[in-house]
Amino acid sequence: MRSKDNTKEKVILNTALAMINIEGLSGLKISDLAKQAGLATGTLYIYYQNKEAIIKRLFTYVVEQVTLDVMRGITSNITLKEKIRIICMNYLHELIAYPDYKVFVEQFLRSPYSKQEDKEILAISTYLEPVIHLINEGSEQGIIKKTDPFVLIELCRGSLENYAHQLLNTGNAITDVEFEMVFEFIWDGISIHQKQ
Amino acid sequence: MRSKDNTKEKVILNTALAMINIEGLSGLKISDLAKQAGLATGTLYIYYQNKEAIIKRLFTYVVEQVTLDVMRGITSNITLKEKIRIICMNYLHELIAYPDYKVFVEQFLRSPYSKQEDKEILAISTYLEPVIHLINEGSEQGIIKKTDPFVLIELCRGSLENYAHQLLNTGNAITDVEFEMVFEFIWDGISIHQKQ
Amino acid sequence: MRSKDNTKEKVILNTALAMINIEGLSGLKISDLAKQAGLATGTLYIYYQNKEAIIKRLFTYVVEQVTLDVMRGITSNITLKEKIRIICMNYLHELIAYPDYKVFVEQFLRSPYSKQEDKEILAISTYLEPVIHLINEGSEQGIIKKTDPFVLIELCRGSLENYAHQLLNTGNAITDVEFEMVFEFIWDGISIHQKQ
Amino acid sequence: MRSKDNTKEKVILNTALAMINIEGLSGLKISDLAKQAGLATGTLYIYYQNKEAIIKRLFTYVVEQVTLDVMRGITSNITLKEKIRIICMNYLHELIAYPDYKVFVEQFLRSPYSKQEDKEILAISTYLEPVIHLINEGSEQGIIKKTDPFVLIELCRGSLENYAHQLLNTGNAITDVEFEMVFEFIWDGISIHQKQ
DNA sequence: AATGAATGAGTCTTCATTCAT
DNA sequence: AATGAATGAAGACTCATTCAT
Repeated sequence: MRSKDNTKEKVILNTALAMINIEGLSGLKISDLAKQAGLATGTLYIYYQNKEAIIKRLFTYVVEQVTLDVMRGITSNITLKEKIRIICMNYLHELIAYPDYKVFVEQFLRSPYSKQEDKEILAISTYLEPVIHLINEGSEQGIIKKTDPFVLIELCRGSLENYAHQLLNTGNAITDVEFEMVFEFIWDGISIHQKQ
Repeated sequence: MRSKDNTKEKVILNTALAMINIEGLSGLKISDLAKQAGLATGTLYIYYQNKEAIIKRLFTYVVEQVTLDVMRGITSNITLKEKIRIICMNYLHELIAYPDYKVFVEQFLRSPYSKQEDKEILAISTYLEPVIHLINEGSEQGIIKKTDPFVLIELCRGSLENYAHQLLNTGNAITDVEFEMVFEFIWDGISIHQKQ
Repeated sequence: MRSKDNTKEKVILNTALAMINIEGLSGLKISDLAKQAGLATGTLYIYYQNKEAIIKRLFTYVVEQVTLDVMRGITSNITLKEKIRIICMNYLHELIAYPDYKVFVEQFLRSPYSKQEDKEILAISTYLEPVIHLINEGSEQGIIKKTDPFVLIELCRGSLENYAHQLLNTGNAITDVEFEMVFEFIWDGISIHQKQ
Repeated sequence: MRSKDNTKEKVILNTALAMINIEGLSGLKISDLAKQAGLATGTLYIYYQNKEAIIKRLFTYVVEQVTLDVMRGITSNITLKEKIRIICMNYLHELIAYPDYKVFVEQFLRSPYSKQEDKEILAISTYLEPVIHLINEGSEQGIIKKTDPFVLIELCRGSLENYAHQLLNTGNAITDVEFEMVFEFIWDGISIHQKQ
């Protein structure tokens, strides 16, 4: 007897992600997903209990990925501003390299699948913890504005996401100069500085 | 003969908007919509050709509303910064007063309904024109950074949207102080100023 | 108060006939019929109880017409063969001038509308009586084969109908020569004669 | 895995045929057809794309059957008259054994389903070719009237069909004597002979 | 484990009929 | 009588899930 093939789970998730990016979450059909993943419909049900399970697993999968990627390259021997610049850069790269992620998460959060407040899903918000920690640190040091760190994060995230969206739409690549401009926008927005 | 009730079209749209906000665009069922709107299923088909027509009309309807509301209160005798503050405030209020709008637009743009590039729909992007004009003006006067105005708008929009999202999530109201902080973030981000 | 407009009934029937000829009996929609007839939907229901009533009335209407037209020109001072030639000619002309009639009757008889053996409708088979009378007369005189006259009539009718169908399909007009050939076919078929 | 059951296609067609004979083509409902065929609604859609596909396939199916059956027993060592007698007999038997065929074809040709001139369907008219060939042969030999063979075929077909209709209506069986009479009618109609 | 045929509940849409004006 | 907007039952079709192989 063959045992459950572990790579198949990943294949299913990645295929689902790609298809949702094209057709939308509501357009995802199990039979299409199976075909696209090179499996039979029934096989999907061996790996996941049902459609809902696939989609919820996809969410945690994506969030795990992003969390890991965003913190890549953060070491202790660099300045706070540098750390935030790296996080922003990482996140921007992530948004551009895997636009499917954002598309999916956005749709997931608006979909009936996320309304049931699964504990597993809620637990995820902890993935922001390292970032929040950084911001609090900055506030204490008088470098970053003293405000609810969640608000600041959302402001930054919004900017980066809409900027990435803009880049993807126009097909332009990120230039160092433009990224510097964006980061300046963000840093100017969150840091304490002297007005002109 | 009962005469064709002109308000019904609006009732249908508003009901649809409210329902999409709760159940998502893909969860919208014509029979539920009819019931909720106090009509028979068949009646919807008197006012709109089919489900797709309702949803597309809803999009233009929402965009029209937002465009109008956002520019409210802009007069010529105030400074550029003031104008942008008002626009931000208007948009923030809009986002909070009608969160359905953003929810719907986001879902619509990801849905199969928006893929067909209807001319009518594309024509809408012109609703940003007055804002772009303002930004260009500011750039020429050396007040606003000299960058693609679309990029700047997206950065600001992202911040406001994520901030509004945050407010809605926590249930907090906007305070003057916090709005001032947000606007400062934005203004600092787009304007030219002396670094600390 | 205006009284029921008698011409409207005819307009409804004729319009229905024309539409059935194009779209088929099953394709007939009351609202289309009303529009085409220049009336409101509701108005049809003043003149006929429901769709079924319209269609059944149409059947008796068509049968009355055909019965009248087919016997036109039959006088007592002509030979039996001549009478039958005229009847054939009349019927052929009818088939070509009003192809709607045959289309409708054929469809009606196959439709759910005719299954309920309405007495009124069954009574119609009497419209063949004069023709049967003629055939019996011919049999007694040793001119026409001694067989069930209904069988003979069906044989002739089938030939004429399929011939008319052929003419309508090709768009050709009846020529005297060809009609003579067809009538010869029929007369040869029903009359007693010497074989070659 | 259950393997795709090839007989199901036939079961669906035959069930459809029987149901159309009773309720008419326009009365055919997919859900009833499925139930009657012992299948779930969805299963029909595995074998046929949609209702239209079922009905069109039914047409080619019926025509294939009739073409085969009508030419059964035709060998080269019999006279022309004998061949035509056999064809007539075969067609008559077909009409009586499978009255559904004629009922369906008649309704199909009047229905919206046949208006789109599918090539596949048009190609079918070739099924008359062997008969036309026979008639032309007879004409050249001076046995059969020199007329458009299509016209002659339609005349004969009309007679046989109306005669079969008569038999089915009365519930009588074909007797040799009566068939001989009918064939005489036809043969007298198409052959060249001496008048009385 | 793997397959994909089979299932049937759930949707959109049509259209005969009714009814307020 | 006339109108046509409103109704809702009925029908075609989809697709998540099950099940026989």
